[in-house]
Amino acid sequence: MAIHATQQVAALPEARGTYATAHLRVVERSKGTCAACGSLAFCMPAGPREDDTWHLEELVSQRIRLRKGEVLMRSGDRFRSLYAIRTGSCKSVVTTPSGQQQIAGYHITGDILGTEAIFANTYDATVTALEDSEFCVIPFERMETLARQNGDFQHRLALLLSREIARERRVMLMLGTMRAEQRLAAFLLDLAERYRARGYSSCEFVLRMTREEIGSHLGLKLETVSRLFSRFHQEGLVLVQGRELKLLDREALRQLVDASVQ
Amino acid sequence: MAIHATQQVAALPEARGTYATAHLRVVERSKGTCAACGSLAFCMPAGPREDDTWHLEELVSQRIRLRKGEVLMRSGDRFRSLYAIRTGSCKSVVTTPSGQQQIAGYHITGDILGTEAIFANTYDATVTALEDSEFCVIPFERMETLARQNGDFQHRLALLLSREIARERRVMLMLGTMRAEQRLAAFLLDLAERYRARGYSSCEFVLRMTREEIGSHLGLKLETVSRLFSRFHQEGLVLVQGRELKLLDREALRQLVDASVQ
DNA sequence: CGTAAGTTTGACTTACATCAAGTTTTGTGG
DNA sequence: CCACAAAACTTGATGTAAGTCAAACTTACG
Repeated sequence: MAIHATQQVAALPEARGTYATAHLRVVERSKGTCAACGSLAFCMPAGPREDDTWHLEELVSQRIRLRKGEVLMRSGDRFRSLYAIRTGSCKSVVTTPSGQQQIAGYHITGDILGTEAIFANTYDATVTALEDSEFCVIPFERMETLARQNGDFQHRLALLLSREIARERRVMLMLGTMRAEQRLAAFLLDLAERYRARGYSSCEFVLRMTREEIGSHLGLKLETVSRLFSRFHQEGLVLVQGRELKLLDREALRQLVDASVQ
Repeated sequence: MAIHATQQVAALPEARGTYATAHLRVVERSKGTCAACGSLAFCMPAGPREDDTWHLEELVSQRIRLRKGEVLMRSGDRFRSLYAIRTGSCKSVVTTPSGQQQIAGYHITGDILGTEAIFANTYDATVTALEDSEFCVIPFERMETLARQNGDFQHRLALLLSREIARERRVMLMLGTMRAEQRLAAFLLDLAERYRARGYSSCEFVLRMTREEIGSHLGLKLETVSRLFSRFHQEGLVLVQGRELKLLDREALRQLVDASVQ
């Protein structure tokens, strides 16, 4: 059942690192089918289908390629489609009434974006590519049409939304109960697990976020994140080299997370 | 479009205050229809329907009455149904691997429970009644069957799940970025808004949770919650009398929430 | 190769937690 | 109804994890 995607890291033109405005969005149709896409199982939960009556790629109206720093959607944009990450990664940023920003999510290959917008009919986060990335655009209207015709697909849609609810609840739990070191450890383990589930190396990966962004995601300041990385490194839990990361002692990390705050 | 439910506070037998075990669950069919239920619009989002081809009460397999302290579902229970709160309120408690508990939600009339379980097929929170309450049991299989037959209902189901995602994201934002006083102010304003939307008084209500439970929900300790209530009281923002609460200066509360942490 | 962005580390501050009484409220049983 | 115990709440004194401020160092990019 494991997926053996070739771990090809974005054979796309070099990032410019400049923050692009919307009109610079690079939009183009690209060839690949869903069957060939390693992230299939994640953008549609519950594994491969038995029936053959529908095909995921019929749902994908287009694919969008973004360079690092370019924006996929903005908070407040009218909702029309969900987006699946085909390759690459991105962050979603939400803004409080007071103008404060928080990284609500760090998304990688196979994640689905935009589910929060079905209800309000507008996206509530601004999603920015953290490296050159490719996204599948899935018009929600098409999904609903297909769901009406096909019970299996309808169920998968519900699974997808429910999975998101469960995931956010775990983040809530983390923010509400854990101390700084536990948060970082939990974040790293979760990330490793997500990479593992997608067939990538689960003990060695590149963080695509800055210390500040990681901090924002975990409710911490960048200095705290930096100090924690240093400490984990000293203690032999991880090997940190800038944004390159190698998990050395997952068991210890897990114990850290599980340790009661007494 | 406002709903004018008679604000009848649970004409049920007096609570005993003892924590009941599962086998004591008071389960009985009760008469009321969905049309007569003020919380209709909340358990099914997007207002009244145009068509008349389906009826919500067909979905409700039974109604469950619980006394204060009794348990509706336990974390790990097999998922079969969503639950709508007809009257009363409850808390959902999640447990970390380390055994720490957090109040993941404080739910009132019209809220829907169990959406996180569709994916994992087990509930991940233990839901306990905070006062004598009544719940509608909605077998999820029935919902999927109806959704297959009826596009309007299918859309409402998606709305319902999406609304939950958006709501949790707001809580995440709160836990990740706000300071203690802002969290409490945001909690009170959110609660007031939910009461208002359901046709209840939005400036005067009874908290059904202890200081400790409120603290757990907001990622704070009970002493901090208590001190904050005292301070808000002194500053004339609210009137606190044990668990009875009256919002006096919502504008000030709102400014508190919106104030940047600089 | 130089500038800007990102990171590390140290010294100091602070918001909230913890510990500890004492008070009030709630619920039960006489 | 009152009495009593347990639970819930308040308030003060003190501790500490993480934030803030600041400076030096490293890496990325044009």
